[in-house]
Amino acid sequence: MKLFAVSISPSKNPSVDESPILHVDLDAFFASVEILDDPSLRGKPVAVGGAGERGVIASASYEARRYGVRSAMPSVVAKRACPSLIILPGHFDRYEVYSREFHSIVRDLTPDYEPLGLDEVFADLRSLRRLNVWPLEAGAALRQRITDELGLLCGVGLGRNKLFAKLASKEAKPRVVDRGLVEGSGVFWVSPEQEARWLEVLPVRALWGVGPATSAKLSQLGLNYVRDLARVDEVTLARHVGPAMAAALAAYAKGEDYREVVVDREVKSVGHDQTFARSLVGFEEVTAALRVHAAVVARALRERHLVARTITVSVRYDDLTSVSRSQTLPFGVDDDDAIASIAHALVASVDLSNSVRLLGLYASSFLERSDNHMQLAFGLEATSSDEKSSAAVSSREQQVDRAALRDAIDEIRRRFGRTSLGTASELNEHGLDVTTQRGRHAFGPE
DNA sequence: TCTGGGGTCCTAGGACCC
DNA sequence: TCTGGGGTCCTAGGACCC
Repeated sequence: MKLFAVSISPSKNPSVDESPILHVDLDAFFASVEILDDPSLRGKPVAVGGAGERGVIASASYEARRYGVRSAMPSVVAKRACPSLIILPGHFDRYEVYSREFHSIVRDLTPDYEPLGLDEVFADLRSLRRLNVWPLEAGAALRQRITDELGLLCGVGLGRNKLFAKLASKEAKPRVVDRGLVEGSGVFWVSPEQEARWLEVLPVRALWGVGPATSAKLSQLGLNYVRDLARVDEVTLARHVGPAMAAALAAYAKGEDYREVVVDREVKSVGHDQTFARSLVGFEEVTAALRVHAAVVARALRERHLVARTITVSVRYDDLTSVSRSQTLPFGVDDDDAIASIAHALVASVDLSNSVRLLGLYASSFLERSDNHMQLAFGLEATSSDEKSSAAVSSREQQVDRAALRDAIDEIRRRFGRTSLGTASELNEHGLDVTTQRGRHAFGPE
């Protein structure tokens, strides 16, 4: 186990001010947790993902990577590349347990950290300035604790901003070369003198926010490496990739990155979607699936003590084209029936003559629960000061909720029309006439 | 070979208000 | 009678991240 960093310039040991940002990325996270939970998998090519025809790989062990298996790869392709590949369905409750432990170890170093998904964090070390902390040593100690206490390997990157810290952590990780595994340095940092040379030879695809679509656009402009970005002016760039992307790319090309480490980032949406092994056909199958989605989303909202004003339904057809419908209400919702009713009204305007491979239901524009009560009250001008008992308030809120929701669904129908799908009787029969799990019409037409 | 499920952010157009 | 411009909110779609 290497305790200390190997960097391009190992003679230098940066101060917190020279290298304030740290990035940690756990190695093959999901697959590694599966191996910890079942040691008989150790040394075998293991992946986590969907095993069916439409499954993709979410995480692959290094043994699997040696065969070319990568995350985001369709499982059928992965299986072809590595016939002995063991594809596991994924145990997200377990990953969350490990993730919380991981965050807690980072928190022991500094409370100024920002998670990205379950297996990465950025941390801002500047509050440690007075404690005589040296970033490379702190990074090595962090890595050691993660290994000792969780049994997980990781790469730690340090840099003067998020851009360099993230690139450095990638450099710190093991690499597959010619079916062999080359160990990473574990902790990595590049000195200011080396930064420019390191950055300029990277492909644009290595930059945050540059995916397949943007790199294809840039390639058409003859911009393939970061150094190419430096010689094009931002206005030209903006014409092709938009102003925000152009500004970010121009900054990255100069090694600048103005993104801060954001502690306690607020959640802005929660949702649930599913790609079906067999595509859904027709309104009935779609609304039945939406009811299940609604229960999942509603539970997620209640767990977070949130109510959502905006509900979005998204449909992806077999040809991979997608459409979405959304509606913002003057109040928030967090219960299964309300969300299902809105979703059904929304999907009634979607063309379901083609079969549906993916169905998504998302909630956003959150209010705190207490704010929602105020919205409902003001909306109806119905509260009076002498109704203070919580039972009375609660029952009034439910009344308001139903009435307001009925209005909202009427509005959705007005907006999209009732005849956008099938016949009116079909709509009445299957769409807007919402039967609840409790066996009653909750918000159906009168 | 053919693309998951959890999310975030950006863009463009329209409605509406001042 | 015909009309500006800025700000905000909403909707739909797309790209990207892990």
